[in-house]
Amino acid sequence: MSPVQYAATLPDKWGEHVSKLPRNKLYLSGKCILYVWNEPSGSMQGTRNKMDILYKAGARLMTEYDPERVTHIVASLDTQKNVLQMCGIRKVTELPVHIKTVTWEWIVHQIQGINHTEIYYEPFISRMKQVSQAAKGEAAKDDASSSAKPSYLETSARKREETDDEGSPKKKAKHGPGFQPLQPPSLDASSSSNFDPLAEFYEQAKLMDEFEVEEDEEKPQAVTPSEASEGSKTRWQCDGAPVNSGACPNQDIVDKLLELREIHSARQGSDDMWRTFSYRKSIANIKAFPKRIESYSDARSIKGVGDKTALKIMEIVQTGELERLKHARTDDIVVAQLFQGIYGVGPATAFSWYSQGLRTLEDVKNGKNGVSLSLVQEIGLKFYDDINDRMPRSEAAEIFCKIRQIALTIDAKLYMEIMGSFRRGKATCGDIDILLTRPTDDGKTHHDVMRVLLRRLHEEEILTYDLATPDDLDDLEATYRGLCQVDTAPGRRQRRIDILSVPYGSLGGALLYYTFNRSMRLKASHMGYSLNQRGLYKGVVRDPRDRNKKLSPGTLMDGLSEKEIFDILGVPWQEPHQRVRS
DNA sequence: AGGCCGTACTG
DNA sequence: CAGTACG
DNA sequence: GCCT
Repeated sequence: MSPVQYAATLPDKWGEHVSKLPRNKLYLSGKCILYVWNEPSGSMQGTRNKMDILYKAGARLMTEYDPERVTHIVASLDTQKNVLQMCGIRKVTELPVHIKTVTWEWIVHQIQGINHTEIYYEPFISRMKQVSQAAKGEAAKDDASSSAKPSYLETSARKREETDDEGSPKKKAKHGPGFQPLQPPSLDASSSSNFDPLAEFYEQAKLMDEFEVEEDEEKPQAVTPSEASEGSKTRWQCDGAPVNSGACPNQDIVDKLLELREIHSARQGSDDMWRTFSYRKSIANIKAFPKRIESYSDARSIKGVGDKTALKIMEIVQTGELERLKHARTDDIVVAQLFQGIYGVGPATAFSWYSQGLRTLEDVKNGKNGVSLSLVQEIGLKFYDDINDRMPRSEAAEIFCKIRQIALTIDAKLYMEIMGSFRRGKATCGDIDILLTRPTDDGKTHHDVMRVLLRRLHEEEILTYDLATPDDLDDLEATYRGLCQVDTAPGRRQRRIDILSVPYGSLGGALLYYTFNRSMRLKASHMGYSLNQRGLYKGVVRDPRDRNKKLSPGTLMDGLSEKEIFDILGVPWQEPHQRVRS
């Protein structure tokens, strides 16, 4: 069955289901989406899954290009040819501006309910320029009229459509005979179904939240007592074991323990360091505990919770308070926490300053009692709030787009990806995290790109302050940390940015490492592999008495894709933001 | 009693 | 080398 | 802090 034929079966297959969904779950309602597939006939399961998802999210799934109706085209660089073919055009820039080309990633984010600008998901650089210029031109006039618009790009694109200036391919609709868009079933806002096929998206999103705050190790176990005995095999979080959903029944406990953890982490000394580490683990597992903790043994059944923590939990359960917290938040701790908000200041520096009599950021700024700051700390202090605040996702996207454009003028074959919380679909980002590499099939590398790029970005005043520059700028693997700004207006907020380059063969490993990471690394290590930012190593030999000691580092399996690493580790494939399992 | 993630940059 | 940051 |  061809994709087009398959698409025709969707109403029968899902129509009833979709009609029962509440309106607010139809994330793509009103959008007419042309999905461009790119799969050798035979393996079109991926295409079908994606069509299912689009349809179930309320989209009108188009199977042919109709410039009057299509609002979005889901495409990628790989499918560019197919796009041109399906639309009967020669260049993607011939597409009318009001039709947005987006990657599959964008769809996933819509379904996760994350609102963001579309431009980052623009797969075609030439269109990206078109659209971003259009957006900029209109943004100024736009303020008053736009209130609850999805994104400024959407707004401007619509306006642009009215005054349609440039030669958009004329609407000689090239419908084949019998063509018609697939209509989603009519909505019934009042009814809702129990079974939400998109639930997994939420679960995944939540799961990533856990990662953000915390979490490693095996899947938090000790689920319900009944379930606890069955299955002797270890379950790994990355295997996609079901995750506790809904509100946490032990939130009060978690909050109190979090406070305690913050206190320990503000202190200096290795004792507190490990205590902090320990709290991390136990708190993550308590969060995942499915029912209210009622007894000491309940508490002890949770992994990472020992005698001490269990007693604290009991105190909280019984009295609602934790006596310890009242005495622990002493002056030195509070001040140390304040000081550690300065980038480059950790426990040691913070307490050293405290013991020298400093108490406020003013004291620090004035160099009271002769304390001096490192260059990095100077910057950290100057932009204390900027660095600690998060930025809206759209701003991260905007900065990334600018940087990508500049980078591509240095070398058009560069591969760049924005990582970190952005890639995981968060609505706000603590920093911008850019991965950079370049395919080597033509014998070239990105060895000199970092040097040139950093210079250009400084010239453009996108990069403003360096926090750490790579030891060797010509190395294929290099890390840059600094501050950047979205434009040069005075008083513009400074944002944290990291740019790191990796050898092309490490791309898969790096992508994984910077998004998924912890639990998968652990699984790797138990399977006799080792996973770090360079990739997957096989043949790792560990001391049988002490698993932590590596006797042999193993050999790097170079050039694996993300997918291949998943396969080797036996982890079901999940798209970058952890979602569609296919 | 001793491990608890591994790596890179600063000074 | 210790301290710090980060995923 | 917890775990082995």
